Amino acid sequence: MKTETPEMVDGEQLLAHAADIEIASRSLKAMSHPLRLKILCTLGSGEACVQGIVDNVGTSQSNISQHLAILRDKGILSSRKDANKVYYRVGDERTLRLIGMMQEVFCSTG
Amino acid sequence: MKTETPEMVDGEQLLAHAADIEIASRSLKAMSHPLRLKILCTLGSGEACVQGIVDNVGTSQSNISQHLAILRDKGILSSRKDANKVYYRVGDERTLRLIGMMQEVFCSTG
DNA sequence: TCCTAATATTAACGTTTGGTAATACACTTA
DNA sequence: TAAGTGTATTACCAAACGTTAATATTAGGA
Repeated sequence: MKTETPEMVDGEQLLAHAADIEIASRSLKAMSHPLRLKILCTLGSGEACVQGIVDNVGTSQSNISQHLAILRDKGILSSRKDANKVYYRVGDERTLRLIGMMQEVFCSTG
Repeated sequence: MKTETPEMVDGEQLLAHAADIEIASRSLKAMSHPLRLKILCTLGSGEACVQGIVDNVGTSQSNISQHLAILRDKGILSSRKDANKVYYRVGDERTLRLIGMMQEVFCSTG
């Protein structure tokens, strides 16, 4: 009555390997918050300091800083410090490609 | 000392419009759960009945059904009923494109 | 050193999410 | 109609998430 043995199921499919699924969903989750997505779009392939991001995205400094931490901790953003400012950029190549793709898919101007 | 006037900021950027940001983040969120992503990858551009998805993805029928409902309610999946089975497919063109893109970006086999 | 700007961290709290288990509903066949 | 698949829904609970407000940290200039 069974259709397949569970261990044998995922032969060849999109994102077949469990590891790929995990990694992909982690990245998607990181991008799936409106503020974080806006941060990523603000950065694009360039960089910006925290205050610049705050001005652009429009919420409190504390809130932005926490979202930046999430993106940084997941390896999506990297940062450098110059004097007393911290500059963030999209340090993950895959995410950078995803952002471009998202634009193609979701922006009318695409 | 200000960097920009808040209202003038988001002139021309990636995903510039707030509406685009909202739509995109909603879709990303729907895809960002490992099981849901696996469901989407299982479907690919084809269709499958609930039991087939359960076998393929590997969790309880109840759990799958709930995730299917989430994807359906967000307009990502559509379904048709044949006899007492329900067949799901990716009914949203944008999501379909995203899945392909995800594969390119995250799959070693891409 | 004291003051200020820039950024990060923490605590507290309400909200949302996700899973399990049980049950309901729909359709088919005998 | 009774029994048996296939699918959806509900209730409950724990865990994760997100915001605010307050505070800490780090660096630069007077």
